Amino acid sequence: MSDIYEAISVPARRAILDELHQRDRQTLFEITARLAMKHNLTMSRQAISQHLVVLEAVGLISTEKSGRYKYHTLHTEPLQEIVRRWLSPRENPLS
Amino acid sequence: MSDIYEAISVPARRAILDELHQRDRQTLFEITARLAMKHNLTMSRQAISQHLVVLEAVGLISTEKSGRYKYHTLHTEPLQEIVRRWLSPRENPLS
DNA sequence: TTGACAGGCAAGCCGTCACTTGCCTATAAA
DNA sequence: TTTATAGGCAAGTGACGGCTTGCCTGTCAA
Repeated sequence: MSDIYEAISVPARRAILDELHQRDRQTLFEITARLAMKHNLTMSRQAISQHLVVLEAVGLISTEKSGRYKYHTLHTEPLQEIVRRWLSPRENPLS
Repeated sequence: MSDIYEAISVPARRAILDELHQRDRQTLFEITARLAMKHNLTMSRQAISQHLVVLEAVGLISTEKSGRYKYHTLHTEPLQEIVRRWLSPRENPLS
């Protein structure tokens, strides 16, 4: 359905990535609370849950269930496509 | 209005960046023709023109008028924000 | 076993935006 | 001075997607 580019095109989803970049393995509720606190981003739990689905679908986060908790972890590898695609060799760590 | 992330979220705009990455200083007509040829992307001239406006607004391309021609040039520097923001120091050429 | 808590499913609303279409401006060649 | 060429402006349409709302499932503690 969607790709990395669409995934990171929404400010709310970038904020989620920022949040997970600071602290990994967070639950939906933790993410929701911390976004409201530190990023001044007040959204319904459902909205954020749907964003997490999108981010996982494109491989930017992975999830791990444990009891009634579901932990989310950041994965930035997919972003390297952008680097590989347009950045010159000098500024491209992958070449 | 829009930012780099929205700018590259549209396949047609990424194709334009790819095209300018291969060959710089192209006019609107050249870009339109080459997208149709090599990228199998047939769109109206107007559509592509509007995409170019967006790309220029976020600094991903610059333009230079000469007579009745307007040349477009790629600038990838804005994309480095993505690298700086989420990629770890080891895979980050800017740190 | 009942209630609180973490999360998911599904439908609906609404705004944004990509794309088209029609017409206009400006440069350059015939 | 026409006519073709390169590009821009503006309005309209249609669809996709972000967000909300309401309800449901599953896990754990009291």
